[in-house]
Amino acid sequence: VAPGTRDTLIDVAAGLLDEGGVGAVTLREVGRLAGVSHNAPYKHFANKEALLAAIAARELESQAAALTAAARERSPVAVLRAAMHRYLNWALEHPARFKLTFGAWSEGSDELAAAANAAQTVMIGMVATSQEAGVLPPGDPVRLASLLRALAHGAADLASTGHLRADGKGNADAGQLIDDLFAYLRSAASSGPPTRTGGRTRRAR
Amino acid sequence: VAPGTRDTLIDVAAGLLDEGGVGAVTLREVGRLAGVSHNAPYKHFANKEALLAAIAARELESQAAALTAAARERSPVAVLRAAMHRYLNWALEHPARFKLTFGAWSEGSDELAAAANAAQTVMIGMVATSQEAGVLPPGDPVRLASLLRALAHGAADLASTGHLRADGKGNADAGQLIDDLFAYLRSAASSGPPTRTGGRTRRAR
DNA sequence: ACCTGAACACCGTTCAAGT
DNA sequence: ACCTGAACACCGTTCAAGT
Repeated sequence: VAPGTRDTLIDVAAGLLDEGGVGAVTLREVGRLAGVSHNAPYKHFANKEALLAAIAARELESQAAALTAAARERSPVAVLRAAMHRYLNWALEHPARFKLTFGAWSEGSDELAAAANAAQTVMIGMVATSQEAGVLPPGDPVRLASLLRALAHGAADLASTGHLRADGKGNADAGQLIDDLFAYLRSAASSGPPTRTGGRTRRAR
Repeated sequence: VAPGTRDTLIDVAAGLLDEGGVGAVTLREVGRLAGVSHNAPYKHFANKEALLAAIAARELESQAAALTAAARERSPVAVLRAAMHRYLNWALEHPARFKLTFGAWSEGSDELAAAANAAQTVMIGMVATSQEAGVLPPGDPVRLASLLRALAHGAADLASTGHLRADGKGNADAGQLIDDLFAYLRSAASSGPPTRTGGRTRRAR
């Protein structure tokens, strides 16, 4: 099933993105490598930004698919941890795609929002299951899932741009940070009876 | 003391960056607003990227200065928490500067590395003091400081690009995530005797 | 030491056509 | 429905001068 010009354009653009960053993906070069004229892309995308958004959407969908596929494994915490490590590896192996995916689309394209929502819903479910198992502390699962996502994203972003090895000697590995967080959360989960309501954390809902 | 052309150029470029993003800062417009020719900037910066790096360096220095200034306050944890909230607010109020500051400079400019190092050294010191006070769990302070930094950065980046309110109803506030992390860490710190060496976390050093 | 004006190569986008 | 070629406005960068 011949890929179709549209998918070819996205493939070519993603390749240019990987090689030379977002600055290297130019509509003229995309058209040239795809074997069409330099403005044929305008028949498939409204403009350059729309082409870039299509790359981001494809990345996000692939990410969400990998997450749901991994959900049939061991314990939900193990799946969560593996998902965060996969997220980190994705950022390290394809830094330009990672930067692009979480870049421009503040006003953008329902595809992106849908894919992001799907992934997050799966994550929230796994967090809730882990809380019931007593291996994550109680509280609003949405909020706790956001905490996990924020750490994974921050570690991935800092690591992919080299901002995590700022000290002289030992470099803090991004993967360690993920494991450390889970260890702290597990420790916090078993520090007090899960049913108590007062104190250190406001309960949502 | 008249600002000097170089500083004027940086000011103008930062203004354009705030208004229209990195795409809006063009050497020609910078020159026009600064009252010089469209290529006078080349007498002060090697190229456009160098001008952008100068903005990033100024932001990072101001950030480091604010951190060291705040270090003369209450408890070190309070200072740490306040610093992370300030980091978050900076990202929300100046998203383009935030994105730029942690963007391109993988090979770059000693100013940036120096400013980043200074800020992190201060953070590590406060973490170590907090650990001795028993309000943060023991372990390598560099590693724990990286964890805090990664969460602050991830929450700030996701929040500044609107990726934290992906669910339908309640939006997870980025500031809450910071407070949550400190609560979990405090809970983990008091869950076991600080001196025990085995188990959940490998000790560094 | 700092600035200017012209010039070059390149890019995003548009438009009038072509099949 | 999809593609092409010419054209326009804009940008980063360079160069030969000017003071």
